[in-house]
Amino acid sequence: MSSILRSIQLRNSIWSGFPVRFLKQQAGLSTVNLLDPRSCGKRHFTTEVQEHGKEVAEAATILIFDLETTGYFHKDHRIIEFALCDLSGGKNSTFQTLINPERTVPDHVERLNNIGTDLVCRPGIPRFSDVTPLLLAFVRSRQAPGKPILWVAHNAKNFDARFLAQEFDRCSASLPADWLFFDTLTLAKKMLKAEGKKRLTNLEALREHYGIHSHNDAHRAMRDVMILSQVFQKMTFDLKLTNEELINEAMKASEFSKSS
DNA sequence: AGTGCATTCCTAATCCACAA
DNA sequence: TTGTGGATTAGGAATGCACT
Repeated sequence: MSSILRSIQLRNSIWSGFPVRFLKQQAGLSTVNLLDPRSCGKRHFTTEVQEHGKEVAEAATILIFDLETTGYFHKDHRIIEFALCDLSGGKNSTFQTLINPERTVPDHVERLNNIGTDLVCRPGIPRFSDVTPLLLAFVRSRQAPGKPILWVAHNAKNFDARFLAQEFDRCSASLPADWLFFDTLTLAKKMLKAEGKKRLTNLEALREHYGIHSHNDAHRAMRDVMILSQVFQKMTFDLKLTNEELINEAMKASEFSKSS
């Protein structure tokens, strides 16, 4: 495939707050023959989540993320959609892309999120190995000097972080050492335990608990990222968690390396 | 549909008080 | 001192829940 075609496909497939030209420069890739970013009608800019996270974000760059995959187990399945949102908000604060898993998407997964084999297993959809350098460039562009990246996901410990680490392994890459992972599912369970209450701790239950409105019922990565962004801020506010406590409770990227 | 974590439940072991 | 019964504790098994 020609580099020009590949660039166009990447631009059309990755919905990022940043122009792909910028990301490719950051990733050390050629920017020749890219179309004017302003001509790309599919790009999404998200600035909904802003001021709330600024205080927390001072100690680290906080990236809320979510994955859609072909199944549950990271060793047997692949990522089909990736979305993240920088909690500090502002322009260019989101990154979202479908990912070609190079395998079929089971029917029960397609019914859940409307992402089927036909949608992701086609030439225009980047593989994870294509996305990796752009993702790294995006993260670097959001990272404050000397501060870690705090990745936040619901069930990160057992699901999202493991899948991310597995995909990096498949690319013969490793997660950067200054990436930390924070699990909001663990936090939700601690919160309920402290309250002495019993209720469900899945993301939908937390969304309803906090009265967060969702415009879309489909189970998609960016939708869940936007919900989790609000849930995370409300939970950390309720629990009066400090920046240091969040970072101290986070898991290091090395905990999700090849052995996991 | 698979896996891992946290919680709950059950059983066995241990400890202590009391009576013979 | 010894035996018994109740209370407590520890550990393993089972269960529930979270994620797509």
